[in-house]
Amino acid sequence: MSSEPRDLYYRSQFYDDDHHQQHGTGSSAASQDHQFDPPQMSTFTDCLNGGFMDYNSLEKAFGMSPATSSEVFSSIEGNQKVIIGEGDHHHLGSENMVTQNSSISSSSTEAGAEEDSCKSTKKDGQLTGSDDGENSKKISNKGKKKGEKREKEPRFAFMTKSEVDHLEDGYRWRKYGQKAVKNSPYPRSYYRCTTQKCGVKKRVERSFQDPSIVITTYEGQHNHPLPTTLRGNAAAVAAAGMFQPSMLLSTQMSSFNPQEWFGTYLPSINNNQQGSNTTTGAGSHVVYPQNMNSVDQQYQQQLHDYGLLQDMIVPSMFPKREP
DNA sequence: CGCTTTTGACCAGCGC
DNA sequence: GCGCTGGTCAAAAGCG
Repeated sequence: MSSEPRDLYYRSQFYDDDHHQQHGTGSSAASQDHQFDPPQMSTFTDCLNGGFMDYNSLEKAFGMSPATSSEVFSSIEGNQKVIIGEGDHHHLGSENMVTQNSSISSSSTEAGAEEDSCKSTKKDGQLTGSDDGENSKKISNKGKKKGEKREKEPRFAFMTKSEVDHLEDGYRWRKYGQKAVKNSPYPRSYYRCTTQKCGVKKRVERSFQDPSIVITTYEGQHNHPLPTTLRGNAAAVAAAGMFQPSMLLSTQMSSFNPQEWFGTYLPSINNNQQGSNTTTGAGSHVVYPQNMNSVDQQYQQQLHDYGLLQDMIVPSMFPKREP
């Protein structure tokens, strides 16, 4: 499979350490709703439930063994960058990278991520407040306390090679905004989970350097089971943890084994966190395989430009889905 | 008819 | 303080 990287989805996940532990129980609760048995499936969906699952549990779920490869660490600009040299990851090809971070300083993107809790308040205020349009909007925005740091939601993102912007993940989303992205001809779309009381959001944008790459960032934690009534095969996709057999069949990736993939990468991340004290919120963590090629570095740089590097990025390989 | 998408306006945060 | 940018709101339009 590694011989055909171009036919694979790039999938990365951004992960917030600060919420990693705080929401650990939440993820396990969410996992109870999974309707499938294979551990790697439920665990992967846990990721979709907000990306706050514990690597340890993940490792267990996947039957992971400790990292099988060497790891090299370095740091950049106050944020720690973890570089992994993974000797036995050749089966994955060269397109692998993982970044992770805990707290980020002050990029606008980060600020946006931190707005969530407040935005909820803001929205609530609007819903319960005045109904006279402009005033309502203005008043609602005053609900935010100045100087009060917003609580950062756990984030979990994917870089996916796909011609479809909005990838089905099993949940129902409602688009609530679209903005032009600076230095990019492609807009960024904002989606919110349509389930009541579920504040999970996600952003979808296309890479300006490689339009075939879609960057999807999840924010928050689903507090409900996967919807059972979905259009198309979304539920099936979700139930399969997005490793739907039909998807695999559509590509040359039939031999792709997600368990193997996660087992290969996440233990390394886990070890990095525990061994290097990188989960203290000091900065972002970036994990690069030694054999990361220039294309990966390009995506990495782009993510950095997007301010997304504060979270964890796990590239995975997905087959292209037919529109 | 209900839900979703589109889109212009608004606001907060940040840098200068 | 001002301008820029990201994120969100909500009315209107679109869709099944």
